[in-house]
Amino acid sequence: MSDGREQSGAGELEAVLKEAGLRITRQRRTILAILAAGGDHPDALALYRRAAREDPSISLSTVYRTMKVLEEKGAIQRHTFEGGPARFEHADGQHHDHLIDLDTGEVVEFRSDRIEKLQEEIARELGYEIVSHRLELYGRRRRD
Amino acid sequence: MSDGREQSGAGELEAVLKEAGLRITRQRRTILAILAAGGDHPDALALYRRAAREDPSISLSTVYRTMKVLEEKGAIQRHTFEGGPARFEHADGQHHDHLIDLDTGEVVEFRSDRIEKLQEEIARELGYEIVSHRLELYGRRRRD
DNA sequence: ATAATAATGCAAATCATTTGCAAGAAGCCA
DNA sequence: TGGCTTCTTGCAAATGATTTGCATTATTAT
Ligand SMILES: [Mn+2]
Ligand SMILES: [Mn+2]
Ligand SMILES: [Zn+2]
Ligand SMILES: [Zn+2]
Repeated sequence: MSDGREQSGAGELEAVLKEAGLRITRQRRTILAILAAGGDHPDALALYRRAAREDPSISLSTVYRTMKVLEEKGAIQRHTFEGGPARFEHADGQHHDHLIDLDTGEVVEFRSDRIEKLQEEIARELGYEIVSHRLELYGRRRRD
Repeated sequence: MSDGREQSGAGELEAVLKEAGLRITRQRRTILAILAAGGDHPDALALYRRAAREDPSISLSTVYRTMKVLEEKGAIQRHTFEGGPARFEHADGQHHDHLIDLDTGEVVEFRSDRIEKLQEEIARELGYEIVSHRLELYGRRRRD
């Protein structure tokens, strides 16, 4: 069944916690499920609101704490697009960058191996090794 | 003397203010001079400290306010590298992107026409027109 | 079950940045 | 130069996002 590029769900996120020796609490389970189901890039508050619908006892602090621990374990990705608060996404698929629609706020994902390669080249020329990078395009739909 | 790519100084920044109908105050003059002389990417506090040496009466609020107005006029560039507070730089030269040394915090500038072109291409393919972008490489010096 | 320990909710604390407001300059014209 | 109008400033208080201390609750291994 597995084709090597699976769409991991909440189960995989739970496994990450378990392997790290962390506890799987009701609130974490809820947050992870939302994160895995989402497919979008919600900020802490949005995540909190969605989680609260499932479990009204959840707190915003827990959302933040959970994001922090998952980020440390590499299970999620944190983005800080211009202006707004941090936004998160389940880090399952392959790496990609983002284009933000300035009019609608919509986040479009894309990936360019050529750009990835060029970045490596540039870093090497400068005598560096890339640990991470951030590429964000801000634009508007062109009407033509 | 001018070769079309001049290293504009504080004078040019003052011109920006004047043309925008804004007043040239002692504190603004001080901040602009520092920004033009710097060549680096100081944050508001660093800017404030340097300015305070010239004019002890200056306030951090004024630094922030000045950065905001200069940014609106396109005279400076504001960067928000991972983690830290916003950092500023005089926007005279041509566009460039940054590589941040994770060990030293040093900011290295670079520019790649190929990457710039690729970004345009990608945006076009997605049906967008780029208004601005942000490309940051985070890495460490490779010892070899 | 129970004990040991990690996680939670809440309120208060931080950090960076912004803002209200009264006092102090700048720019402009007489 | 003086006066007037309007813009800026400094200061303190407000914001917004995120973190943290602490007492309480929940998990997990025994
Ligand atoms: Mn994404
Ligand atoms: Mn720069
Ligand atoms: Zn990338
Ligand atoms: Zn660029």
